[in-house]
Amino acid sequence: MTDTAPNLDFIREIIADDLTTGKHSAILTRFPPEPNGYLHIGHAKSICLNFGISRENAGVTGTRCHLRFDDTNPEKEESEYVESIKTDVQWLGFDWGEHLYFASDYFTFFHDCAVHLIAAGLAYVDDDSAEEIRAKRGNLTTPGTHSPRRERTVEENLDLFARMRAGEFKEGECVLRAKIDMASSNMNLRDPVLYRIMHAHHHNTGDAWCIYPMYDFAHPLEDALEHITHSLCTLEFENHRPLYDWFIDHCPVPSKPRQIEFARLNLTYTVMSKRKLLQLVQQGHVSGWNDPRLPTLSGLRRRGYPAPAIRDFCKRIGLTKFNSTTDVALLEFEVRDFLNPSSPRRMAVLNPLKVVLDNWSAEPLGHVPLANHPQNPAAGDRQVAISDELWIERDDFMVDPPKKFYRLGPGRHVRLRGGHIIRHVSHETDAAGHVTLIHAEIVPGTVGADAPAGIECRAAIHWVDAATGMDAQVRLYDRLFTVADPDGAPDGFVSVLNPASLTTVTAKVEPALAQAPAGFACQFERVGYFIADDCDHQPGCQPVFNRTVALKDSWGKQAGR
RNA sequence: AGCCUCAUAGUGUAAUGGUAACACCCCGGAUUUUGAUUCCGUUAUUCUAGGUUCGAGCCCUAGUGAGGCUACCA
Repeated sequence: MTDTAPNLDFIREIIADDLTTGKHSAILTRFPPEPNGYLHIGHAKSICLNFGISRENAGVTGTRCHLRFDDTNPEKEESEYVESIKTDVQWLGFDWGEHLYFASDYFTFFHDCAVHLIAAGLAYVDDDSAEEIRAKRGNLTTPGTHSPRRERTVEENLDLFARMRAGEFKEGECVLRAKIDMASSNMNLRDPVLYRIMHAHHHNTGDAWCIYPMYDFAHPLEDALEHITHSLCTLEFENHRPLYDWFIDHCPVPSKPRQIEFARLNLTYTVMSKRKLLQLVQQGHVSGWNDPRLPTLSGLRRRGYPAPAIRDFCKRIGLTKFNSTTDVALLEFEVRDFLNPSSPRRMAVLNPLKVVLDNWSAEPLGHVPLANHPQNPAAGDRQVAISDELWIERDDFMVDPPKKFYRLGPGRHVRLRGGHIIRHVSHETDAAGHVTLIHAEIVPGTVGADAPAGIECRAAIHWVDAATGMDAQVRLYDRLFTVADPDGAPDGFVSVLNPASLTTVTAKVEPALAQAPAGFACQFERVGYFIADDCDHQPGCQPVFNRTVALKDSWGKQAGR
């Protein structure tokens, strides 16, 4: 896409202001994933935002973007996820440099801040159970009631908290809570839990801790400690901002970050919830987090989606506080837009029908040159073998062609792409009436030349030489991803994935396509192009753009599907 | 029910009190040895009602609708 973005979104506007007014001399942002799953296209929006802001202000000394793992819940987090997240952020094209952090590296600091709050009379140890705490929190319209432990002395709380940390209590026996306002209309301010006891092994800190901080407490402290200036998060944290600010105001932190919320990405036909994606993986409905049907970055990568196209997409969708659902067609457009100018073309036949050229001896050629890219002569030509027996697409021949069908039919002419114009002579059918073979004749002198006067030929079709063409596994995709929301599938995920959205067929392809690197597979998208499986992992394996397009409804059913 | 946030073509976003625009999608046309690409074109937009103002998509009030909040998740 063009880089002309004349208007700043509301966040970039705030940042520009903070820079011009001198509020900040440098901009520090961060991408803070919890390592509890793989990154998906929704995370790409946040990554492109945070790292993008850093990149856009690269001229401002000190501006940078941190990658920080928000790993405060050992029950959900794994090192495998840490590694995949690093891989995906890099693949997307961003670099955190030296600034890789773990919230778990700050556990001592969080602890000290908690002690500070206790000492200031702003936090207390509560023995209430989770159920009691919930019950006493009140509800949306009625205020909560105070825990009997709310007025414990500072000394008592200090002692209790030390014993919590020392492991003297079992999980759930007590928690540390902030003393704020049990009558607040904002539920987050009704004495939120700061620390809970978890005798769990942490992927980073091992068994060093048995108390773990809650997100609301840890996150502002993490931001402040790293001198983050703008803490960008999604809309569901809006109601948490007063609490975020409360911790910043009452803890001994070295800076004052500002939380700003934006709407998360929703895509049509796409399951984006990490919880649901995890379920799809764990229940074996997909082959893994990088299943090409998934909207994970690793799935998209495997599917052949180029990282720049995803970045362009993130730029294109804008940034607001409005809960919207972006049409997945916009993503597909960016992919095509990126692939089209550079991807070399190849021919392939998915559903083969044999054509015998009866008068081949009239102009027998060994091979014909085909341009690798129709608009880019610099991409060069390749020699494609041709002979008197070819495969063409079954959909490219119709016994009784409707109006506006310009391909092969009884007595009709059609162009073999890069080769001759041929004319249908006859065809054979089996007992069921299915066409099994076509006899045709070449029109001599039409390779690289226009159709002679009197011959109507409006289309050029893909073909593969039967003698030298090769079989290749081709992935057939319908559209993107999953096709329904799991919530709409009471019986689990069975109906979530359209089985037809990922099928493998053996296609006839020209040797130049079959000779792609090992591990290569072709994908046939609804919009009509091949892209290479894992092409970003394999040097020399380039996306191969475009077979025939999906044929229009105007004359019949869409080809491919 | 209370509090917070949001509302601009079908979709996603611009317009910073001064002529409502761009992209995608859809549809139509031209070119085309990929029914692709490219090019041109059509349709369609400020949630409602008041108010402020010479002038309101923008400011104010009320209503309507949507999302969020009652984890020892993030």
